[in-house]
Amino acid sequence: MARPRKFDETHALTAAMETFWRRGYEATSTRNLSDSTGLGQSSLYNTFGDKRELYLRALRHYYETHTAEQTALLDRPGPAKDRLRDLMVHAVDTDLADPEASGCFTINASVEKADSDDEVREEVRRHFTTVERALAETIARGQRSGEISSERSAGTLARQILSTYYGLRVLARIQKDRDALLGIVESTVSAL
Amino acid sequence: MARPRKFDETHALTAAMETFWRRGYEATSTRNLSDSTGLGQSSLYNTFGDKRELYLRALRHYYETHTAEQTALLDRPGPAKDRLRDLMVHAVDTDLADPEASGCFTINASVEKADSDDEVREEVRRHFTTVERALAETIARGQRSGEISSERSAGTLARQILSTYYGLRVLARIQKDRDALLGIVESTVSAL
DNA sequence: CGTATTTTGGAGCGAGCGCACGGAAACTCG
DNA sequence: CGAGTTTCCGTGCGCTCGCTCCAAAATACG
Repeated sequence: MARPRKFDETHALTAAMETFWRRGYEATSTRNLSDSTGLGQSSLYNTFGDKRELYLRALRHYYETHTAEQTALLDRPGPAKDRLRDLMVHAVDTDLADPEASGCFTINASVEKADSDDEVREEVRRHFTTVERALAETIARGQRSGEISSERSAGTLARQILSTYYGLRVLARIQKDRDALLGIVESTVSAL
Repeated sequence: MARPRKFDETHALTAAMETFWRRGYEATSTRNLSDSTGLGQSSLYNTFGDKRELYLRALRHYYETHTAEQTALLDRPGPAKDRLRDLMVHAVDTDLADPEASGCFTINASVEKADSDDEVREEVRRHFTTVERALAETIARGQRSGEISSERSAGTLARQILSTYYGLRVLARIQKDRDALLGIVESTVSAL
């Protein structure tokens, strides 16, 4: 009934997400987005709305892919501590392997835009809450099996791990010594 | 021998620091800096060089004031765990009391600009290293007094606390529940 | 095949960006 | 008090920003 699109929306969204992730919101121009997605300006605006809306879409796309990948690591079978260690070691290796050192998009968004944009803040909160809940479930499972002490509540421990985990991802931006980062992971896991 | 300045350089630098801290590098325009410092554009450029140099000056000024304040909290007398708790509780209360929710300038800089600017990265590294070293000294003191187990090295524990501490400051941008944040602090301190 | 509908690419809009410049102003010192 | 020096303020340059618009292109349908 009309001229068909010659691009795949998900591919374009993924490209835009990577650009925002790597460069941040303010440092990314609509020309940058046009280049990385391969779409013309008019196609970008026609498909995704303005720059801010595309950023929100990108953040939600990150949730569905990368945040989901993180919780998937926790949901796998096996000892709870192994699952927690996997999550953190995976983050360390991902961050160190990235030549652009983009870190975690959620954290980046939380630092750059969550203060000034309510919708970004709510989206970031959703990411944080999802990871925290997955951590709490994993820890509760470890407590039921006796692997983890029940002295502190699963909720408190989950928030503690979440905090260490996010701190780790901030540190990994500067500290490239893998052994030092893995030392943090081991120390954290073994303290449970 | 010439016309004297009618502004105080440190005051201007403090104002510029607060603006960069609150808004980030990219979102801050030279007009914003002119407004917040009260200096005209030419005075700004004459005194501090260009925008990037002023940002670096602002980051160094943060080191001399706020990073120094953090390590000062650790250097005070008293039980090591109390010092560590003070540091983190102070950060929580500072972050929650700030209506702008600016967080920690060092972390903000590390997320927004450390990847793309070598000098920013080195400056951020200096902040991280200073806090880590102060943490290690405090922990070593606690280990000598028997207050903290010597099972893990002071260096490893310092990095673990650093990680949790920075994660806490990221979480505090979204999570405004003081009790939840203090729960993380207590759980972290008591696990030592 | 003609018409309606949507997408595409590119030119370009007003605004704001970082930064530079030049003359007036405010001091010190001979 | 005049000469020399530095700071101050306003203007504006060249550029890029986010975004819009329009005609050409590509399909579906009668």
